[in-house]
Amino acid sequence: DALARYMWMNGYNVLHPMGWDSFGLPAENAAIQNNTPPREWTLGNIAKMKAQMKRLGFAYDWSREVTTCLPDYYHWNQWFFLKFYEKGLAYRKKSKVNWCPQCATVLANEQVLPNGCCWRHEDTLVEQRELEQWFLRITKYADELLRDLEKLDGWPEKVRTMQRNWIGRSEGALVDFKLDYAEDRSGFGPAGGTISVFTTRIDTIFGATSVQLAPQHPIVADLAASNPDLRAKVDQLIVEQRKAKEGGDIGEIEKHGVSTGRYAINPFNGEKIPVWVANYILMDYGTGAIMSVPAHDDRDYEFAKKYNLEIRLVVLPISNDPEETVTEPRLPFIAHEGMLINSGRFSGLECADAIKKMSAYAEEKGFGKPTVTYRLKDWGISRQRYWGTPIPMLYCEKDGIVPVPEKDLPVILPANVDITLAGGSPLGRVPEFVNVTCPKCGGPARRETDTMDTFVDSSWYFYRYTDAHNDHAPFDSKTVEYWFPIDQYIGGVEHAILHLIYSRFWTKFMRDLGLVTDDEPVERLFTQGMVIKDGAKMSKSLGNVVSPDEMVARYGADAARLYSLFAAPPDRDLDWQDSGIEGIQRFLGRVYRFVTRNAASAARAQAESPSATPLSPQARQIQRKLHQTIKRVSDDFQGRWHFNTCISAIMELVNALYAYEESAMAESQSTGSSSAALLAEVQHDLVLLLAPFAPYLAHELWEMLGEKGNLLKAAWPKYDAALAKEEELEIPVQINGKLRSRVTVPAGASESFVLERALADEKVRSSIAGKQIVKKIFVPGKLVNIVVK
RNA sequence: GCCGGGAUGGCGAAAUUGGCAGACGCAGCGGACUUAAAAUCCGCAGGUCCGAAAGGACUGUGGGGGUUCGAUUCCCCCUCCCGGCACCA
Repeated sequence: DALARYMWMNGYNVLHPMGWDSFGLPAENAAIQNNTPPREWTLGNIAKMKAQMKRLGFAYDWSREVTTCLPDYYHWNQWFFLKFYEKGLAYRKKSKVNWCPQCATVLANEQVLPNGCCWRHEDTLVEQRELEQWFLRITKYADELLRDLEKLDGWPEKVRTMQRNWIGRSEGALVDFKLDYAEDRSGFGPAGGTISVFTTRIDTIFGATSVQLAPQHPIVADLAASNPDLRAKVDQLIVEQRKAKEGGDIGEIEKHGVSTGRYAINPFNGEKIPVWVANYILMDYGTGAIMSVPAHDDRDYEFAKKYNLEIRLVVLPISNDPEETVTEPRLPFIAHEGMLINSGRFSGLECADAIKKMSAYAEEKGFGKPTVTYRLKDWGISRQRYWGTPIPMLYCEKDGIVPVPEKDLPVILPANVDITLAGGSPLGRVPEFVNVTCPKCGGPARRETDTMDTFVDSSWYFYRYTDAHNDHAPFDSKTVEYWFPIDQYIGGVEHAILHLIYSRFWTKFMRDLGLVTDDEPVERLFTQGMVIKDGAKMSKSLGNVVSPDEMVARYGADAARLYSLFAAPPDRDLDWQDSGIEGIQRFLGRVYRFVTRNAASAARAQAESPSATPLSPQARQIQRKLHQTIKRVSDDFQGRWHFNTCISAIMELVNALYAYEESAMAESQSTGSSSAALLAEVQHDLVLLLAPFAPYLAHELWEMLGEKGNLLKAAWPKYDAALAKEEELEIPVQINGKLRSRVTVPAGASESFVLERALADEKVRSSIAGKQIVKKIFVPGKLVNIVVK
């Protein structure tokens, strides 16, 4: 808000909106707990929070307010969903999904914590369930999402790295290993007789001495179907893997495996190698199957040592010294800088070259191909909960999946629904919602009863701010063109992956629809720190919250605003201390008292014509301080946003003004007309400098100074470099780098002048007495250092 | 293990390009005002040591080393804290 106010005062047209991301599980759960319908509960909270925001003096443009849980907004979620479906980017798939038993709904991968627990229930383990789900094909944009991170140089490196890791692009190859009984498939299930393996090191394939499958791999199920003993052992591996995920240290799982007793054929050399099942192979990465090359991978090495599998060297290090060849490198030898041996026709190639040639060869022969895998998965958006956007799809016995026609949007979320956690989607229990006629055949159809993930709501809301009341489109593209991309987005790091990757995806999709011209929605991103109180993040769940109402009641809105900016720079966490805000309150009192007791004389001085009398040295000093302060505050708004030091600077100015008043009184100087005019200027500029931070006080004082009109339209004070310049400087004098004295010289004094003064200084003379001057260092305006021996 | 960020008085912090470490504020101490208190105003204040005091000496930005006339700032090594990722094949 301070920044927006500053920009306004500098003549910019600022879009400074606020809205309510108000669908979702937390709201629904709270509503259930409070035995209130979610809509009522949510709108009630919005009203409360809006009042709090207004009380805090946020200059939001409420005419642009967006509320995602109201039909005029979620209408367009549904519209976008139809567009995704039209373009083949929304699809329905039966799949294993993350299921939180507490939320009683599916979670996106992004909503499962690294320890396998729910993001909302940090001690509830997420289960896997097979369900029909709607997915958005975010993976279509995986490469672009990754590539365009390079363009986002206004984003913190940290966020870009997190997104890069999340997308997790990995170049490699798929290679098919046929099971040795592939010719005779009798008795084997639908998975067939081929194991497709993903590897980034196809160059080491001649060193593969086993194939390792994830315990959940479909072929394992086939093999174990007729083998209860194997089934039991595999189940044990699954349990171990679950436990490790639960403990959050899958990386440190003790490797276990079991041989299936079967063999697979390495297509490169026709060799039969054993097929194992291992607890360290993850079904949700790559193909859930690997070729194990113990000599060139440390995990495979560890496993092979444990189970006594063959370790075969196929890459030798390339030595810097051509005379020397290392024939027995320390195992496992993982580096890519090597040369192939024991690899048939590929022996002698360097690794990088071999990777290209061997994957091309596999493709040519039809048993593999170069491929890229991603950690990023398609976005599952179905939620079996009530409080969300209804998915605008119908199921007709005759026509199958039928989208709701655009003209029938929005599909309104029915009110008065019995929400319980049991029995699947609550909407499924509302017959008048579920039972519809198929728009294609006129026969009976059922509505989709799942709702959309809330992250859908937040993926494009910022575009809606430009045109919040449009009822025939999500927004007008021309209007968007004027405002977008967003110059400055501000939010917590907790949005680094989820929200900010979905938003980027949505923007790229809207671009491909021709709705927007942006590749990226946000030009500059600023990640704020959190508010810490009593050593913990301030949060509703921990109960260490200072409510804004309480704050405003006790200290006033301005003090609360100023303190939250003063306590730490905004990119750092902020340690909330009640005693700190009291100090700010005192400061505001000092400002108020100063301006009020001088307001009358200032007004008078303004009315009179300024006299030509030169300013007293003290008054000149105040003038200088004022201009220095204007510079410091302005610079920070344009640069680092370290508002804590801006506020310090204003405090210093006020302290100087108090000292000036006192000295003027002590010397019983009658304030001449030029001094009075200066005072008037100082008061005006002081009020303007405070306006972005403390708008209430600033407006009050602004009127007291006889000014009229909105402070947001008042011009930000200009600083005058000539007036800000010091006339005299105190230059520190160091001897051998240690401070020994200071000399006062006119600003811009020459080297010889300053050195002469320094060497004439009493303390300096005694310090260097009897020593030899080796070197004299003069940094203009900064210091003098005399090196002696 | 990998990738970010961080460590400065009793506390929140500042030092923007290698140039006076601790601005500003909190808490503290002293003084003024007051019958008194609150509020307000003024002043002191990194640590250790010397000195009655004025003042002075040494030391000090997580630890160790280096570059430099000079390092909170640059380089190397290490410790701890916070966040993210992690048998990703």
